[in-house]
Formats: sequence, structure tokens, C-alpha cells
Amino acid sequence: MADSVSRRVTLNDVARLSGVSYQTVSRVINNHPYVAEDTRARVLEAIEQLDYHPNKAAKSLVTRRSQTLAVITYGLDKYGPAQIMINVERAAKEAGYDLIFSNIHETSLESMRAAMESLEGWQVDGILAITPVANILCEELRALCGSVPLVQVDIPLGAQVPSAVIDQRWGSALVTRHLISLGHTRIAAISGPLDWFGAQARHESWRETLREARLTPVASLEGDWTAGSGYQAAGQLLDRGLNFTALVVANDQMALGAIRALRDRGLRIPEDISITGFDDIPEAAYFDPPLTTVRQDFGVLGNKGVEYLMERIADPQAAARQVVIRPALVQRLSTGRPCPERRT
Amino acid sequence: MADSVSRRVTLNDVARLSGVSYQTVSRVINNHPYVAEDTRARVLEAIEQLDYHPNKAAKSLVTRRSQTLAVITYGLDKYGPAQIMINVERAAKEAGYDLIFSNIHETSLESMRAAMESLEGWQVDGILAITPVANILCEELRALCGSVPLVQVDIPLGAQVPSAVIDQRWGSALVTRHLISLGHTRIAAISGPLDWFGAQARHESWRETLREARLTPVASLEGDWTAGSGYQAAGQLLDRGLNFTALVVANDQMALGAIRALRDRGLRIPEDISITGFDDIPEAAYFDPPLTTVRQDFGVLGNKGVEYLMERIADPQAAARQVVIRPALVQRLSTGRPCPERRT
DNA sequence: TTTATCTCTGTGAACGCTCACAGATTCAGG
DNA sequence: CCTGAATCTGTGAGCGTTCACAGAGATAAA
Repeated sequence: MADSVSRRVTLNDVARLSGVSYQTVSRVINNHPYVAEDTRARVLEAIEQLDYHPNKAAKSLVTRRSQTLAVITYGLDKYGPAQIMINVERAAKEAGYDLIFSNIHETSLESMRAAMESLEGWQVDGILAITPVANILCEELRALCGSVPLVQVDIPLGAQVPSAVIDQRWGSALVTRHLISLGHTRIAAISGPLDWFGAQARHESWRETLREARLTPVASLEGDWTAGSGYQAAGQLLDRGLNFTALVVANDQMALGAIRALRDRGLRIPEDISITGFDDIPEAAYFDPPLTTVRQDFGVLGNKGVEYLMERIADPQAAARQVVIRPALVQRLSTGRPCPERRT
Repeated sequence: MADSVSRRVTLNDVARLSGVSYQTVSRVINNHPYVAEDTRARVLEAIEQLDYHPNKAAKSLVTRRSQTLAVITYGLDKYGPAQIMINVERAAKEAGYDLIFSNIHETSLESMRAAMESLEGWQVDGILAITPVANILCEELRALCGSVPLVQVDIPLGAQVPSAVIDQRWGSALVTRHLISLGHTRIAAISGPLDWFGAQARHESWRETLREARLTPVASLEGDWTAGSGYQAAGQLLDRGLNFTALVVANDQMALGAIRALRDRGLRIPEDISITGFDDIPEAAYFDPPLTTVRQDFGVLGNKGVEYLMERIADPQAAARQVVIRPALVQRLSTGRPCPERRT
């Protein structure tokens, strides 16, 4: 129980109570060797009794490190970044680091700079940036970080900077090939906002996979990750009178919207149109029909990111590498063989 | 651009470059009066030139405050807490506070204590706890916080501690009355985990609202907020051969699962059974059918919480109060009048 | 002119901790 | 018994700030 009003308890208070010097108390706290067992015990007891907690500011001031990681995120209201964030927090705590946290609301360099500004003074030991958007330029970010180790999560595959990513191209190829193997030849798409790396990768990979199979993409529209935008995009695709039997949607929420749009027009899924999502949010299995999608393991991503950041803190000179995680196809009931005959 | 290897830039470096004393530089930084305009300009230029950033550890050490808020959350993987978190971050940043952040993974006192432990040394100016679960006892938390101002978010309505809450009882009454006014008399429920305050409040309010209308609750089952649990619960309700025309579900995800369960058994919504959710997640409007639910404004909740915390930091002695936000009914297509005749 | 007040600037000390060093024991080996 | 190492403990200094104070120059009032 912390004293309510009084001065904070310091090293000296503990020292006085246990009858040793402040230095000895410091040694006990930091588990230095060469402290007699009974001394240690006495000090520990005093610490307990006074409810002493080392002042991190003071420690950080002299050691020039803070046992603190900064997490910078963008798009925390989206499923992916939020999941990553949660897992990063867990991993960081387990590694004994505190977290100071900053979400960026616009993708401007300015707001990025503002976020960094607030970290500059904290002497953070490392920075983990969840920057899934293209125009938060990696280079700028690296410059802003100066010599503080930085690991980026959710950036393009193949980027030559320390990072942890999910191979989105792979995931997109997975669903697209799945549809092709079912016999679909006329495949449309709804992409995410194309300034997101992931959206871009999924989109390009969709195109390429079709090309490899000597198929021409029917059409694609850009959504903003929300169910509403998926609804609209699917509606437009249909309104244009386009003829397709499968729809590759860049995330599960938009797929939900798209499903509704198709239903509204009396189309059956998957009999008339097969539909796929991306992410495998927990609800996807309960869509109607259950959604065939791509599972991304954000937990692993967060862990790997932190793990790698630790590595870089320990050895900042080590060559940059990229930790890559592969997503997996989750086959459910929203995809099926195309019907020989079709509607309108 | 931060120097890569070199020592950190300090007050003294700036002082030397601009030809004044460190104290004057300090004055400039903190906008003290009584600094000559040209001196101020020179200092600012030097700061710019050296890319100087005040060391927050040093500042915090001497001022005994850190311009930092701690956020403690539970259940960050759930929609509500996550939304609150995002908005708290935004509000805190706008108020010029940094955020140090800790998510709790179990509801034990132990893990609560561990989270606090990591804050003890930071000299945070205030703590904002998102603690939607019953057995994270408020009292324990208050004790752990000592004299640091604490505001709790998402705790029971009426709690005599500084807090910001959404009136969940009100929301639950809203949907229940909505169903009653449509003519439903046999109403079942799927609650959230009853160790969550919100789940409990929604549940009790459901019961009471029925009682007030002289109706008997048909039955209720407890879910865990996930679509999967909603699916299961709804299935069980049906398997028991219970006769009900409306189902009040404690959140939107479980409602999604419940909808599927009903559909799987050939029931139509709302013709056979009306169903309601809670939260109004962005996807709810795209469920099939679009979900009648209760909108909670987590944005406002986060803002109010931070705002109130500021107030308490400024005046820790002020009487505790509770900021209450009322949710609103969002009427969509998952509810309708009960059919006179019914199935099985 | 003198004195009081306002403006501006600088000097010591302190915040709570760790580091480098040095002193004091103990214990073994010659 | 002396020497050297290992073990244990204490002292000074400094990390980068701000605070309290004091001093100096300018301006206004007497």
C-alpha cells in the first residue's frame, strides 16, 4: 500500500532502514553478485516494508536506457493493426519492457513527426512501428528514429529494412488459385485502399495469379476495408452488368458487405457467385454462408516483431532481415464450383 | 536528423552554441516570461540546429511529474475496450500527455498487481483503467494506485468512484422495450460473460424490463462475446424446445452467431424470431438481416474519461463523480412484429 | 540623483539513481 | 606470517533537468 501523501520512498530510505549504504541497496535491486546473503535479505525486507519502487526516470537518466519500447501504429481501428498491437504488448511485457504508445491518425509525414517528437525525449530502447500504409515512407521513419533500433511490422515483402511481415501475396494467390481450381474463369475483385501495402500486394498478386493461369481479370474496385464499402463496390460491379462467377474481396468485413449486396440482388452464394475474404476474423465462420478466407496469424507476427527488435537492441549492427510469415487458406462455404448456366 | 552515434544533445550543448546559460535555455523551452526576444530566437535556432529534445527522464526526475498517463486495459481484443482505448489515446495526445500502456490478460489480482508494478516507477500523472470485469476489484485497484489520480472507464453505473460509463441498463431496456412494443411476449436472451459489468447490467435490465411489463423471461444463456458462443447458445435455446419469438443478444458478434444458428434450423428473421444485438459494430448494418442494436459511443466515452482524469489531476481532492453516457437504439431489420401463428 | 521596481540572466543545489573506484574484510597458498 | 585474490561494502561523481536564489542592467518614480 503506497503512502498517500508523503514523499516518495527512495534508495536512501531503504538504505537507512536496513543499515547499509545506498549503493548496497542498488546492488540488491539489480541482482549484482557480491552481496552477502543476510545483507540481501535485510535489504529486501526493508524494500518490502517501505513498498519501495525504483524510480525509472532516475535510472533511465543515468543508464541512458529505459527498458521501454515505443509502439507506433496506424489504423488501430482496423482488425489487423489492432491484433498486432495486442500481441506486441504481450510480447514486450514478457520480455520485461514497458510500452509507450502512439497511434497516428493521418498518414502525413507531419503527424508521423509529431508522434516521434513525443518519443524523442523518452530514451526508448527500441521502436516498433506498425505502418501498413505506403505513404508513411520507411525512409523518413528511419531518419526520424536516428540511431534507435527500429523494426517495422506490416510493410512490403522484400523491403530491405528490419521488419516482420505476412506474405500477403501468397495469401492472395492462395484464394485466387483456389477459385481457379474450382473452375472459375471470370473473377472480379474488391481491393482495400491501395495506399495500404497489404491491399496493394493482395491486389497485384490477384492479377498475377490470374495471368499465370491465362485468365483476364474481370474488374476490380477499391474499397476502404469497411463492410459498407464492400457493399457499395459489389453493387457497382453488378450494376455494370459484368459477368463474373467469383469475387475476391480483400478483407472479411468488405466481404460481408459484398455478400449482402449480392443477396439483395437475388444472387446465391456460392451457387451464383463464389466469394472470398481475407484475415479470417473470428466472425467469418459465422457469416452466411461461412466465409472462405485467408488466415493471418497476427499473434505470431507480433511476437516475431518484438523478438526481432530485441535482437536488434542487443546488436544494432546486425544485417537487416525480414521475418516472413505465411498465411493459410481457410476453406468454408462461400466458394464452390461455378454453375454451367448463369443468370442475367 | 538525429546524430547517429554521438552523445545525446543536452541543455548545455544548446546553451554553449547560443552563448547563454543552461538556465536560459530551460526558460525558453518552458516558455517562461522574462526572456529577451532576441535571446529566445537565438536559443530556438540553436535547438533547431542541434535537433535538441529535452530529456523527459531528467525533467520528470526533478519535477516529480511526467506528462504521462497510464492506461490499463482488460479485454483489448474485444470491440468495446479496443474502441475506448483508441479514443483515450487520441484524447490524451491532444491534451499533451504521453501514454504508457498495459493490457491485462487475466482478471486475477496478481496480474493487476503486475501491471501496476510496471507503472510504479514511472511517476505517471494519472491512471485510466478500462476495467469492464467484475473481479478486478475497484477497491484493490484504488489501493494499488495510491495517491495517483485514477479514473475508471466501463464500470458499474452508480459506482461511487471517479469514472466514465455508458448506461448499459438503459441500452438493454431500450431494445427490450422495443421488442415488447412490437408485441413480443416470449423473449429469450443470450448474455455476455456475467463477470463483465456490462453483461450483468444488460442482463439484469433485460429481466427488469420484462418484469415491469409483466412478462416472464423465457430463458437466458451465457456466451463469451464471440460469434461462436452466440451460435451455440442460440442452438441450445432451440434444442430445448423453448417457445420464444424474440432473442435479446448482449453484443453484435454473438447476435451474428445466433442468426446463423436460427437460420440453420430454418427459422426466418424477423418473421419467426426477432433478434437484437448490442454495440452497433460497423458491420452490424450489413448482417443478414441488418441488425437492430444499441449504439454505444465509445469515442465520447474515451474523451470524457480523459477529460475527467485531467480534472482530477488538476484537483485530486474534488468529489468523485461519474460521467454517464446514454446509448441509443438503432432500429434495423432483424426485429419485427411476431407472427400470430408459429412453428413447431 | 537616489531608490524602488521591472526585466533579464546566471549560479548553486537537488531530483534518485548507477558507475568507477577504493577500502575493508576474509580465505587460501607460499 | 605475508601476499594475492576473492568477497563484500562504502564514497564521490555525474546523468540532464528544474527550482530557489541572487545579481545586473534598464526603466520608472521620488
